[in-house]
Amino acid sequence: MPATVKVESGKRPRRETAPARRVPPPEPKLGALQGFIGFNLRLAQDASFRVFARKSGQRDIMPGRFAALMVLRDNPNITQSALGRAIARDKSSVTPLLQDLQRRGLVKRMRSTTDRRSVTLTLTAAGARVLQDLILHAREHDRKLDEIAGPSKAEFVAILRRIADHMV
Amino acid sequence: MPATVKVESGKRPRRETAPARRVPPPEPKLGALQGFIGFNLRLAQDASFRVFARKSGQRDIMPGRFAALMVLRDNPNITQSALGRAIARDKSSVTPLLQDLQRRGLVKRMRSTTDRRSVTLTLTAAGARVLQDLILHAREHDRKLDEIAGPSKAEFVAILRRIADHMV
DNA sequence: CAGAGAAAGTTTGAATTCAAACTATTTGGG
DNA sequence: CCCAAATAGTTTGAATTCAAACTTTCTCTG
Repeated sequence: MPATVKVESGKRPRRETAPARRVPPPEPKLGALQGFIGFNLRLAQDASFRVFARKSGQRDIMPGRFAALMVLRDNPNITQSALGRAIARDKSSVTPLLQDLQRRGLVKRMRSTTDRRSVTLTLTAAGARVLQDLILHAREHDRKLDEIAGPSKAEFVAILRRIADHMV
Repeated sequence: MPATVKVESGKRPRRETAPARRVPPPEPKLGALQGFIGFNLRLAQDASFRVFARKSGQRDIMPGRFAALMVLRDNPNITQSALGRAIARDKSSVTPLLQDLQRRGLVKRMRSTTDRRSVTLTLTAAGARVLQDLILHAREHDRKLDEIAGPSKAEFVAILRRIADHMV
């Protein structure tokens, strides 16, 4: 009896309900979420971050690394804690960040002579060179943001600063 | 800042260089960094996120969870991919996020009847209740942001949206 | 000047996220 | 109709980050 053959191809035994017409599912509505500043803040930061990282991709330096190098350049002999405060990162995040920059030869770390708990940080010549390059990328990146912000840029940045300061 | 001045005091055998006068190290200058929109964007997002998470702390629901629940409420039977697109998260981040929400009983996941690859998501009654509560917190949180933004809020949000959309 | 407490860094553990590789299913072109 | 390519979701690995615990050193009070 060929009865056994009916097994496969005839019908997929697993589908109980009708296949239903192929309707490309509509993209979801964001609804009330769109009105929340916090949500829009995250989307914007995310987009900005991603573009910066992609652009400076060759150098493999993310925005956070760039910020650290900038602070190091403008504050020779700064300590790790102070650096962390400046770029708003926990000290336990600063440690591996600096180990990486040191491994790349961009930063030098020395025990402070006045406080043996602290580490004194300085940009190396190589670090200054890399930073010089990154600044060009950062400026171009920020120019795009400037364009998008338009004439309200000053007020826009002022609000961002107030949020960072007053939200704690 | 020659922190080194030689000194007498006792003789801690380990100290070669002098202790030097105690100068509270000046807080670092942010310098050019302050002018970059991208940097300010990160600080603001960070602050906003942290406050939201702390406020809704009891429920242990971070802003990302809140956004997901909102989209689920407004788009019944949405798929994971569509959700990910809506809240700008990779599908591989959406998987564990939803497993967590399911484990908490806030979301139900079912294989789609029309496309057996997809998962169909719906908010449970418990999920709707929790969301209801979270919305109150989110509104209060955003009210603070509104205050900070002041009368420029509309333009501020418009810029954030343009950044999210046009930076890609 | 001695000891309590603060501060700088490091380590460890957990959370979040992306990207890439993989599985299962569906679609579309020849 | 069939197979190549696309798509949905999961898994895995790496990166980033915070918080808490810990070590070492410093400060300050009594």
